[in-house]
Amino acid sequence: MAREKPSQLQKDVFKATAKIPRGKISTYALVAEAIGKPRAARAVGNALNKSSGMPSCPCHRVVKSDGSVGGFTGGTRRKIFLLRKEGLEITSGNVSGFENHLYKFR
DNA sequence: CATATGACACTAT
DNA sequence: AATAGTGCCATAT
Repeated sequence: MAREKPSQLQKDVFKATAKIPRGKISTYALVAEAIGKPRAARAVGNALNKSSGMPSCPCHRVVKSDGSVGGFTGGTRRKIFLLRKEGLEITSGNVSGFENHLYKFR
């Protein structure tokens, strides 16, 4: 099997997501800003989609801007479960007080 | 090179 | 507050 080479976007996105400390979360828009593309929230999601298989992928720590867990290829349930394990509270596919756990890439 | 798809965001209604 | 429409970026075909 030919393994695909990680795109530049995936590298940048992975770096940003890897900075998110355990117990905290971030949004696709914030990650996009962190990599220097504040309008590339979509591309960020696309990059994370390919990062399935990456080591230490805190991709579940990335949620939408309005506090929704967003999507997750393979099962949003999984993402919610992981986030709950991190000490967060998810209700109706929505992160409770997500703004309180948001990591702003200082 | 153009079209279609996708783990989004913002504004208007 | 919720839904719909439009915009933006990157990858795949």
